[in-house]
Amino acid sequence: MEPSAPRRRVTIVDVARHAQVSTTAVSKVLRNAYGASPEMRSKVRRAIDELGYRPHAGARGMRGQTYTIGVMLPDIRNPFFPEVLDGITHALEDTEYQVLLGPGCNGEKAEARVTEAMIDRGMDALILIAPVSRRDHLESVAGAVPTVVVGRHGSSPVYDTVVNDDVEGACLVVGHLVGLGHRRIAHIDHLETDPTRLAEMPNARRADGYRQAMRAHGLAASIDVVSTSYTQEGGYLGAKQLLDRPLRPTAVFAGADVVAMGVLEAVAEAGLSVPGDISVAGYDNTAFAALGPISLSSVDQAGHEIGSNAARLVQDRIADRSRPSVQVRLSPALVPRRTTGRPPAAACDGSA
Amino acid sequence: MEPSAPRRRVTIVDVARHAQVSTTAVSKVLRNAYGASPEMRSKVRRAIDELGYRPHAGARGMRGQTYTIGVMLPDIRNPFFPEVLDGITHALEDTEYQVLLGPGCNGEKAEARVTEAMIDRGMDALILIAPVSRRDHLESVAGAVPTVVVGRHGSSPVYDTVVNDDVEGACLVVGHLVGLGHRRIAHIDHLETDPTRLAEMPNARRADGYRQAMRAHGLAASIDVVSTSYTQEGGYLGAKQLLDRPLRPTAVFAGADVVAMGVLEAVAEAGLSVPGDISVAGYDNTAFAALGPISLSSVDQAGHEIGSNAARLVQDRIADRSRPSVQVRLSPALVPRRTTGRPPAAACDGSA
DNA sequence: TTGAAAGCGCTAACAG
DNA sequence: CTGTTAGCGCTTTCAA
Repeated sequence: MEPSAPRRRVTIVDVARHAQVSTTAVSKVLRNAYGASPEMRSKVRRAIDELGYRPHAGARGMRGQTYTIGVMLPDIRNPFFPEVLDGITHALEDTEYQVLLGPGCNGEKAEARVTEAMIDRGMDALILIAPVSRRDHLESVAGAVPTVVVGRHGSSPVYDTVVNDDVEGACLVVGHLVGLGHRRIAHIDHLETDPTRLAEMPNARRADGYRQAMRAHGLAASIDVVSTSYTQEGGYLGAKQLLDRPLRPTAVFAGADVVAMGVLEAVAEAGLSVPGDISVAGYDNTAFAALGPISLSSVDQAGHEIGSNAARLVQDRIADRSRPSVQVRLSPALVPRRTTGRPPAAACDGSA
Repeated sequence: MEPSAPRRRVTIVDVARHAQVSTTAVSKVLRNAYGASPEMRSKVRRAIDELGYRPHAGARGMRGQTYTIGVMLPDIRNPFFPEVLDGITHALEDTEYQVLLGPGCNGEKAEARVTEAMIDRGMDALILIAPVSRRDHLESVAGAVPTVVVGRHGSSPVYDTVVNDDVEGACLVVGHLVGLGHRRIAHIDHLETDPTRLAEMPNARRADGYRQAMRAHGLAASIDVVSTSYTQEGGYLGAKQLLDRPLRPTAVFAGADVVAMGVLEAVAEAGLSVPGDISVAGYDNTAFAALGPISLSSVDQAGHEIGSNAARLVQDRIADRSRPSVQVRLSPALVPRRTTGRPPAAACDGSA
């Protein structure tokens, strides 16, 4: 037995014939549109069930909608994104919409390819998660199809946004560390040069929040930011630099959990203990932060909420494309764990 | 400025008019089809560039292909899948095909929804990664669209498969532990009751491999399998049981890295050290297994190869639907790290 | 080699 | 409330 010739799909014409009605009638029932009597509806529904009919989304898309929402993720490996995705799919699972994901894209070119592919496939709306593309590209996408941008600050009249308050999150971390008695608190940031991104990307906001909080606590003189990248390696390299300082920081606030992992690696390599010799905090509260052997203090962004908000906004905008754009900002929460503690006694006079 | 009325898309008609040719000619150029002179081709290509034309995949799908390949992932959180996905997208990135992912599906119902959605959207082929659906559903999917099933043993005439040799992988782990001097080696499996899945799912094969290897090393009497689930919690609960044994195992082979994480958690909680008191090995060689503070011994499945093979098979089958089905099996490799070591001296007489 | 014309499956506009 | 008709943007005959 070899793969049989693909049997012809059941179409709306088959259903119409089987139910003894017009294709228009079937179409109306499919879309719950106005203008079909109850008995007509039930007759059509029965035919649909009997024939096992499912509409062809591509064909629907030629005139109306495809009932498909595209979600673009920058990096599948970042364990924060699944949370957001769950929030989206969960909010959409009782609707007719189907979510499809673009595969991990690194960089503007890959993002452009994926967004274009989604537009070309007639998706009804797009949710872009932490895109790195320039603002004008995002706006051109939003011009073609209803778009919600997640995890990027700065608003646009053409797309809606959902963000986490990264400044507040950073303040929470600094406050927590100061409360434990730390004064020499360093921060590892993702190096950013592009001016728009510097204003809109979460990493820049976290660094800002760090600086603000340090000043607010009277620690302006101790501000110490190392810019590497939001990767494990970036954390490792950043920590190396910090550990070489003549006056070593007693705490490191890594801009992301992955970064914190790299920091922990470097700290272990230097023969120092956490949090005995140095405290480490991350951001994102990813699944592995909670893992027993790691137990990383972090900041929870409520990824699920972010996702469900994005799903709501996207549906609202499909319903009314000319509605003014909406910005949703969610508050993060500190999740203290075992990598943060009181600074070593000897360090207390550091800034005294 | 509110979202402007979406400007009309450039269509093949616009291109044809601009290049002063027929739409048929444009279509031929798009598909590199036979029957267009070089000068015609260049004329059309120029028009395409000048107008920024991109074909509408949905419309193409009505007669021909959509140039879209659907990939279904069971669980986005499992860090093994991104590897496979990378292999797929990398192999496909220089082709006209675009990869779209179905969101994480747990269970047969969610899988059915996603596969149907992909078929309804006219995808040219599907790659199903570690699906849990019953065999007949997989075959019905494969009957509708070219399909490659990844990570599931057992062959079918209607779909191609790519698997890792899970039996061999399990043998590698047991051999490694035996070589270090372990005899009481326990295994944590994913509980499986469905008979097809018991024969086809990787977890069952790993458990089989474990048993085979134990017997081959003359350790049949020490075979000890706990069945929980392939999650961190499953590992935690399984380890709890194992640590309560009157004669505690000196090594635990967890069926997956996530499971091993749960084991490490339980072991830490019990105040035992790894590998001093107990060795732990995982399977999948996921990114966090390599993390410094964890450094988990594991088995590498060459996810990237698996993905590129799947991509190749899928293209071959699009080209020839009636070709006999192909099974690809790849060999795993052991990656020893710091969670496995010699058993504690006191335990050596355990089986003497 | 070229292009006119007929659909693919569906929805929108309109007439009965 | 119902059905007829004309497309959506593309590919595929098939004639020229």
